[in-house]
Amino acid sequence: MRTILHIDFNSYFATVEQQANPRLRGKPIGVTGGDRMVRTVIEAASVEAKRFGVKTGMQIWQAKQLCPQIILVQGDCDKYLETTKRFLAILNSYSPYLEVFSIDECFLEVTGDSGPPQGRGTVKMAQDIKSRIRNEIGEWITCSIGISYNKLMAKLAGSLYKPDGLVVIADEQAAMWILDRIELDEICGIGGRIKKRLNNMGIFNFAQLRKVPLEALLASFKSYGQILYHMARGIDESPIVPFYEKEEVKSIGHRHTIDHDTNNPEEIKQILLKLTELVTRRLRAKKLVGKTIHCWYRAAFQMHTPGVELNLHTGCVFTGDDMQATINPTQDGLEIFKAGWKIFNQIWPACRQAGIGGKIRMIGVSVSNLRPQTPQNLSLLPEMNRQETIIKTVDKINDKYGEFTLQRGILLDSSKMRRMPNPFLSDRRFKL
DNA sequence: TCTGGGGTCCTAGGACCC
DNA sequence: TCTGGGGTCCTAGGACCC
Repeated sequence: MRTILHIDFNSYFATVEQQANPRLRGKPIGVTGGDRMVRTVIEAASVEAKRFGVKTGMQIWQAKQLCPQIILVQGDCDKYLETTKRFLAILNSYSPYLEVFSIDECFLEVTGDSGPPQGRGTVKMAQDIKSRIRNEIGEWITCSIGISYNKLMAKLAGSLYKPDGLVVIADEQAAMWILDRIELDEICGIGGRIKKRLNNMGIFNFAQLRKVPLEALLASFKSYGQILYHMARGIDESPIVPFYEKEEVKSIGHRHTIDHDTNNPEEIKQILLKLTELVTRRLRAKKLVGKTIHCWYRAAFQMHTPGVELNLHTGCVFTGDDMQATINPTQDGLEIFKAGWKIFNQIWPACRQAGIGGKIRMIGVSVSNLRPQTPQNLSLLPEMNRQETIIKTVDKINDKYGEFTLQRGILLDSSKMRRMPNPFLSDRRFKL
């Protein structure tokens, strides 16, 4: 039997802020994304704020309504990333089989080292990890640890008791007992859509799901039916993928919600250009080129008017459109921008016809079909060579002095997106 | 009062090449 | 004349995760 730990940091961004600033400790705080508190959401709430019902993803005004005294703190991703590297180093000292799942979550396989999941050795190890994190990272940084015989059940165990929990699901018998007492969407892999589809089939819990023959699940969910069949039985054979074996990224993208709806092509153009700059900075840092460009937008919301059909799911008439195109492999922002802009202008007319004046609220661009940069991707012509020298120099300066210290002329007078993310923070590939 | 931003995987039809 | 079949790429869409 395998022994796997799932380590999940509670209210991560919020506790890191409380650790850094004693005045925030014991108080309801909410970490936010944007700087202007417009169109931004709560990215993390402290336990104190959660008691008032404040949740991740909630809008600022909703959070304030539930908890008027909430202290809003603007997120600082650099700080969280640094903390993550520190706790990963601690976990890595217990086993090399460490899989980074997100900035605040990971799996650690210790099969054989500490005995079975419910063994004293394993529980002792988990307690030891918790105390080292408290001592070495900070007393306010707590994590919940789930221990089980596979990743799926370890993750479920970790979610059962928060904060600072330690739960063991020892074997399949225990797994069945737990599964029969939770909601379908409490397990990783079943979201709102799948839950609803299962409900429509008359399945409301795992006991009922277990009664459905595999063939029926396959017929309804294709290959995902097999996964659902296994989930209901607590089966998951997926391996731990250690950080040093993680494949390279498959796509790199950025999107941005503009703080007001706009149909001004110049404004949209500037934002798109800025996003492609962020994307290509990351491409170049990884020495990758990409050939599939994907561009999409989200249309402005529109109030329901008689005679116009309302999309019940999103509550808006028209959500937007997206499209992709293939170009020669590149890492040049201008090339990617050109492709993205071309796509945008192909899909935008649909928005103009939707009766909202062509206003959009969000635009995004991503590059996929990535491959390593090779000499062939580099220039053959002196002019291209010069262009690359410029790009490299600009990257170096921006590495040193911050994003957009040097930028394309067209971006200079743009007041949009004052606060842009550090493009490297979104990478899940950590190097220890 | 009105919904952020970063990803992954899967499916499926059609085009194209050999 | 007319046609087989395998493999890969492209495009679009849907679902999920944190």
